[in-house]
Parts: sequence; C-alpha cells; structure tokens
Amino acid sequence: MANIKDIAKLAGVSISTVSYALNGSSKVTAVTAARIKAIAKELHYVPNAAARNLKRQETKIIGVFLTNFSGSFYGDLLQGIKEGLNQSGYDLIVCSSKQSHRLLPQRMIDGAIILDETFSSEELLEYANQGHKVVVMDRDLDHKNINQVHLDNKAGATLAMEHLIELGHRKLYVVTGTIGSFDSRQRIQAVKQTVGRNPDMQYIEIAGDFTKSAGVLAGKQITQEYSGPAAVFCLNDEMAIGIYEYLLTTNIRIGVDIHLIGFDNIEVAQYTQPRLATIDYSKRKWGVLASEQLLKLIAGIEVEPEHIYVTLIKGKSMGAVPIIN
Amino acid sequence: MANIKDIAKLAGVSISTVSYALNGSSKVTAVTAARIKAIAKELHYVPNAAARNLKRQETKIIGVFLTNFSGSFYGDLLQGIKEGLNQSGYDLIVCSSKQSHRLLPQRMIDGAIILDETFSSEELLEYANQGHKVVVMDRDLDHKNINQVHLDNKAGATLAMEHLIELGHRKLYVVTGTIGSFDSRQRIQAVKQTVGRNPDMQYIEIAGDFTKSAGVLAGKQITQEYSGPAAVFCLNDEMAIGIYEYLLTTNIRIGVDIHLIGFDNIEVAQYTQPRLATIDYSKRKWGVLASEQLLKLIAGIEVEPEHIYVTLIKGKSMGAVPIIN
DNA sequence: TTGTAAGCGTTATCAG
DNA sequence: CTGATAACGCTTACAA
Repeated sequence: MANIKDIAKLAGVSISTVSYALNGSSKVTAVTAARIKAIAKELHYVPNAAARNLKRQETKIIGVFLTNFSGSFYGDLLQGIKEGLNQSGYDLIVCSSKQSHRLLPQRMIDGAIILDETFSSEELLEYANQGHKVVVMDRDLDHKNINQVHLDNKAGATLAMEHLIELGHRKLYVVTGTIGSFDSRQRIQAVKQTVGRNPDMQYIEIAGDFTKSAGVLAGKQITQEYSGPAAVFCLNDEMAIGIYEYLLTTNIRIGVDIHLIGFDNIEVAQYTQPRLATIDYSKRKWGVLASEQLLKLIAGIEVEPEHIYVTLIKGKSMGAVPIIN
Repeated sequence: MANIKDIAKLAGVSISTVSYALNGSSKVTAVTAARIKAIAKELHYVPNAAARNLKRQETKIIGVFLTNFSGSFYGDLLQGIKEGLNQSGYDLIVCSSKQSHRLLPQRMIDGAIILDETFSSEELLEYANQGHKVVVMDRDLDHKNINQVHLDNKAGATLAMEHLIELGHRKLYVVTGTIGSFDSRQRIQAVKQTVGRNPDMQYIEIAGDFTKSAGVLAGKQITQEYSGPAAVFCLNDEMAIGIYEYLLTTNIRIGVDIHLIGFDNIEVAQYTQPRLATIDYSKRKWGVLASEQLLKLIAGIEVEPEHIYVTLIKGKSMGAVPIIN
C-alpha cells in the first residue's frame, strides 16, 4: 500500500509536490509531474479514500436505502438513479438494513435517497437537522434539507377505479399495502373518494402488506366469500401476483369471476395469463428525478417537490361484468 | 457537526478522555463517562467515519459488485450475503458500474464480493496483489487473497441433459450465455460431455447472452427452423422466458412441440404456463457462503473453494417425446 | 517551481 | 483515572 510519502521519497521531492502533481496542478513542472506519475503508477498508488474524505469533507458517494433487495421492482429505478449520479461524478451504493443507516450520519455518504420503511420520519428529520441531505420517495416530509419525489398515487388509483367502474363493477375488494405506508395511504384515499362518488358500490378492504404472501391470503379470503363477480384492486402488483397464483389453484377464473388490477407494472405482470391490468409509470425516470433532486440539494439549489405521472395498462385480468337485465 | 473536541470543551476534559468514555473503556470513571455520554447525546454527536477509518485502517463495510441491478435474480442472494455479514458487524453495500470499482483499491471497503463481468480477471488479480480481499462467484481465480464460491454448474447442466434425454429427446438446442462467462462455459462443457455419450443426438448451439431478448431471438430462429419436436436448454431462465414469451405469439406449443428447460429457477419461472423446467439452487445459501468466505479471508483463515449444490425442477415445459414406432 | 507545516477527526501510547 | 501528543494519509495555504 504505497502512499504519497513513499512516492515523494522515491522521487526525491516533498509530499506536497507529489500531491500537486497527481492532482494535475499547474504548480509543478511537466517533467517532475511526469516522473512522479510514473513512480506512482509503478507503485500501484491509489489515494486513500479515508484520508481524502477526511480532508475534503465529502465522499462523492450517494446511498440509496431500500427496505429489502427482493422483488424485481428496483432494477430500473436504481438504473435511473445511477445514471443521474454518475454523470455528476458521484457513485451510487445501495444499502438495506437498520445498521447501515449509520452511513449517513457518519458522513460516509454525501446524501441519501430513501425508499425504506425501516427509516422513521423522526430519524430522517433528525439527520436533516444535522445538515444531512436526503431525498424521500416514500413519504411526505417538509424540511429544508429534504426533497421529495413522489408517484402520482392519487391519479393512479383513480385511473384504476374509473377503469373498473367503467367495466361495470360494483363489488370491489381493495387489498391495502403496509399500514403506515405513504403510497398505500394515498392510494386508499383516492379509492375512497371514487367510491364516495359511486354510492351503489360495495367496498371491502383487506389489509395487506405489499408482499406476495399477503396476496395469497387475500385470495383465500375472497375465494371463501365468493358469491359472484367482483373486482379486486391490489395496491401493488406483487400482491396481485399472490392472488393470481392462489386463484390458479382454484377453479375461479381470473378476468371472468374475479377481476384483478394491480399497481406498478412489475415485470412478471406481463407473463400472467390473462395479463394483469395495472398502473404503469417510468421507474427509471423516477430514479433520475430523485438523483437530480439530491444533487441540487447538495449544491444548495432550491427545488419544488416533483411528481411522476402514471398511466393505466389494461389487461384481460380485468374484464367487463356481463350486463344482467 | 459536533466532534470530540467540542464535547471535551463542554465537559471540561481532554479529547482522549472523551474518546475513552465513548468507546466504553474502563480507564474512565463511571461518573465522568456518564457525563460525557450525556453531552455527546445532547450534541447529537456521531463519530466521523473518515477519521475513524483513517485511524483504524478498516471500514467494516463489504461491497458486493453486480453487473446490473435488473432481474429478480439477486434478491435472495443479497439477503444471504447481508445476513452473513451483519452478524459479524459488517455492513453491506451493493455497487454496479465501472466507476465504483474504485471503492476497493481506495480502501473504502474492507473487501469485495464479485458477480460482475465488468471486472476483468486481471483487474481483480491486481487488487489481490495489492492485498485487497475478494470473493468471486463468477469466475475461477487462484490467488491467496481471493476465495471462490461457485455453483455446481456441471452437475446442473448434466441434470438438465439427463432429464431431457430420459424424456426421449434427441434433437437439442442449447442457448448459451455471454461469451466468456464462467457459468456459461462450464454448463456448455457439461452439455457437450453428455452429448458425447449420446451419439444419436442432434446438437445445435445458439449464441445468447443471458438476457431475455437473446431468448426472443433464439425463439425466432428455432421457430423458423421448426421441423418436429425439439428440446431447448437455455443456460439461464431469463432467456428461457424470452423464448417462452416469443412462442406465445406463435402457434407452437411449449411442452409439446418445443420443450424448454432453463437454469436458476428465478421467480417468474413458476408463473409460466406450462411451468418452466429448470435447475434450482439456494441463492440465499450461495450468498451466505460467499460472505463467510470473505470474512475468513479478511481474518486470515484459510479455506477451500466451495460449491453450491443444485437440483432439477421438473415442469410441463419439458414433456416427453411421443415414441414413434 | 518546490518545500514546510497546519489541519481534517479519530485512536492510542505514554506520562503524570 | 486523566491529559498531552503523535499518528493515520491527504490537501493546501504560505514560505522559500
């Protein structure tokens, strides 16, 4: 592990000259700079990040925090974030687990992008109070060191609701997300608004938690109570897949007896048969926007909270109710 | 951003006393320690990682490097790695991109787990030569600072081959992975061995790259050449899904006309209809093992390279060839 | 153009 | 039990 001292000794110059040479300062002759660089290369010199970070008071690393690594959900999102950051010379690291929260307050990263329920909002506000920069994608937080980029949940849920109402559905199950989840709450709120405008609708809420197994459970419950066509709005695709999978084991037909619509348009959604109706949005763009917001926050540029637009994807999993005369 | 100096000033003690107190040394009275801790908490003191890393010459962070973030492939694997590491007080960060390679030589991480084709083996060997600790999961590298944990590719490919031969198949397509991929090469080798033992087999290789779109292309080619039942062994599930998806748009029936088997048992494999036959293994265990190997490497404990065992998962995508008399 | 030296925030050795 | 002080490796005024 060579350091600038070693190089200085070998080159017969002082460490500051080495530092200047390696950082391309014009304060040093082209010849000595070349000589120093040659020696550095030969010694396989790599600057020590800890020392440099300590001096510069920044790491040029941004952390993205996820509740977990599973689910095909995050691929494009992370890709988007990475693109945004790399362009500006920042590196991206992805973290998941309570103990890695420390990376932010300990200043191992210059900022954080949060999509992680294991952070409490109090915790985030405290970090923000200490001057740490944060972008949240999964909650609503007002602080000068926090920016937010949200999905347009209200629009998405409303699109889904209007679609199924248009298809004639009047009996509706809604499988909710984790209690306390921002996205879940916003979606439920929009659902209730739409239901409120359609007084002839029967509305049944099933508590879920965004996981596939919650979907399976919901599927069981719905099957047991089955008494004619019903629409099921799962607040994410993962749970819709759970229901789908469960219904395959019964003789209830999806898109005929039970009608399904999800949210997120995850990859598997297109492989189900019939195709899962769902709400789509650009996960990549969501990520790009989040990274941009964080970089602006770090640079001290003020920004407005932003929204990601959503669209309806129709699928045979959500069919029309036959009109009964 | 309070530091120990601030605390020392407020507590009326020296910085070394503060350091001892905060690190729970017995060299300091319980009362002063308590007083110092109280002040630290009040100031929201958090030790600066850069300074600590610089002094300690370690970061207690391990980096996992992936070629990309997409694909539902990595969830369980990362979960396994994380569990292994967290137990030993290490944090996990996940990286992807050429520029983040720097984290290893710059000593921002104490070691790396590689599942990333963007690292050349030469690059890894150079890091190893500099004393950096690495575990590789995607290649074969012999160095005292590198450990390896591989899938039993040979066994997996052989299982797949024996299965399809047993079902009567004599015409075989193999869709390969990325050229130069260790897993792909090992699997092809096993395939060729089995083919060699069955001289009546017709063997056609289609170059792929482990992506779904490569599968779609392969599907097209196979369809064009179609002249009776054939088995297709895709060297990963992702490509098998590509073929599956393409065949759905044709009137060729999977498991009847074209018989498919993949490798990995990714999540979507169970949603295809008919179910995709594939080779399964515990991705979580693979991760746990990799983290254990890395920690041992760091601790200076010698270990043997390890293998992950694989099993065959049958599926209706791979049916029997009707016996023609 | 190059060298000296201070400082980033910790930890740890050595005196007191 | 507590306090100076050096050291970790680097950057950067300031001096020569």
